Amino acid sequence: MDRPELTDRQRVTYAFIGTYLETFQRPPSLAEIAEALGVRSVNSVRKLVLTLERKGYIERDPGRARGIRLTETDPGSVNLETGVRQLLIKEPHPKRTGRAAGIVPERMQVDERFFRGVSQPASCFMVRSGDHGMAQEGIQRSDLIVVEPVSSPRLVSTDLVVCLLDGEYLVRRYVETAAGRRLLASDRTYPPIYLDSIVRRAQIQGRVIGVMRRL
Amino acid sequence: MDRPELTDRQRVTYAFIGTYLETFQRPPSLAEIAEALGVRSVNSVRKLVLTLERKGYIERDPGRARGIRLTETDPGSVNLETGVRQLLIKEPHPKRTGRAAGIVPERMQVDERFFRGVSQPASCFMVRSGDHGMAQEGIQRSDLIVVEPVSSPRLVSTDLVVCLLDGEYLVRRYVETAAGRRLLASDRTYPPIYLDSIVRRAQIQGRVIGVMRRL
DNA sequence: TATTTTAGTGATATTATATACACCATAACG
DNA sequence: CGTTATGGTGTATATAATATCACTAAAATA
Repeated sequence: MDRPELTDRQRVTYAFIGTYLETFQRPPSLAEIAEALGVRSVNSVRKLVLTLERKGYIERDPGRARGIRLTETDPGSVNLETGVRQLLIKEPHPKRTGRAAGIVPERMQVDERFFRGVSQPASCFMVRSGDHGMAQEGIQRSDLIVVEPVSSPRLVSTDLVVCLLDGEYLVRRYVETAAGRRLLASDRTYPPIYLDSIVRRAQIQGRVIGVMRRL
Repeated sequence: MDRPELTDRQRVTYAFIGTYLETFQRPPSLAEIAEALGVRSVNSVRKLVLTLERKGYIERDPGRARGIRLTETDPGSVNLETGVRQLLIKEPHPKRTGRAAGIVPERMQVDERFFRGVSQPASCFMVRSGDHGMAQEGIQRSDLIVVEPVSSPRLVSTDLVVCLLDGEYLVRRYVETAAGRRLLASDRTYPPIYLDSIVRRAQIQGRVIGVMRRL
């Protein structure tokens, strides 16, 4: 599901289509996009839109008025009426109870706009932060972390990530230098986690999309 | 939320609009509804649609292609007993590189009389003012702004509008002259937003219905 | 019963929207 | 360097879609 990168102009166009859809419950016309972009030529917009289609960000219905739809929507998990997405809250240790015991996995409703720009919104999930390692960045133990599954080779340095270590989900900052790859807490009393170490037991879960805390 | 009863024909029409919206992410045209109902006259469909609007099941954007939206029964619904309407407080979308601002979708109860004379009360929503640009008009940063969604070509000069600019909702006055169309702050130290400029990224969200401030 | 509402046909006008084509400028690329 | 992709202007045209009118008939309603 890797889609080609967008230029700035294409990204603005794509974003506008999304926000317009949300506000007006219908796709924008080419003229409306042109107006939003501040250009006088609908043909310019048309080419942008055709490019967005070619790159897989939207789908078109040629000849139809407002014949644009977003491709990244998955009708299963999104409630179009309320605009929320239901996320599973993953538990670190498989409980002996589990689903076999008839325990319903905990879920949480998250505003769909939370996932704008996320490439795999449908596979996002939540975990609870296991420590205070990122307290300086406003993430505390038992905070709900929204995670986009991203495998470690695709991570970028300074990404905020979630790893599973010793039965706890931990939020850390991913740092890649010549010395190697490691996960750093903002609170330096927490030891770094060396990903290249032979004895590493940390498993990258993905990138942090958001944080929620119920007080 | 008590709406007048629908005839069988109206109910089928309303149901089709809903399922079409879900499937295609856009409203159906009159001709498409006609085809679904098995009638040859779009005028018949038009009258059905006008009736659905009159009865409060849908809202229209006259003259616009596919200018139909469902009245939001959850967020914008009126509790007739208490006489209040529940509005969604929209948060600006988190920027691709920026941090997420809003987490849980906030809602606020607004007296129904607040919407007297508003043509699309069910689609109204709220945002927080992002700056003090309209301080002279009594609108400050973080004030709650009640917005009626109106697309930019339908605006009238001197309308008070809300736009989305650089991830902030801003209240401005819409002015249209021979020189062009722009959004003006009451505080002239805030630069005008030129809607016809190529470099503008402002997106019109709608017309300001009201302001609320919690101290 | 008389009247209004609903549902429909069909034709036409008007606008909204998409498409097509010629052309220009600049950035990106091999 | 030439070539391609991008982003843009403008005009023209086809079509998609809405709006409006005149007319009919059955069903609901006063």
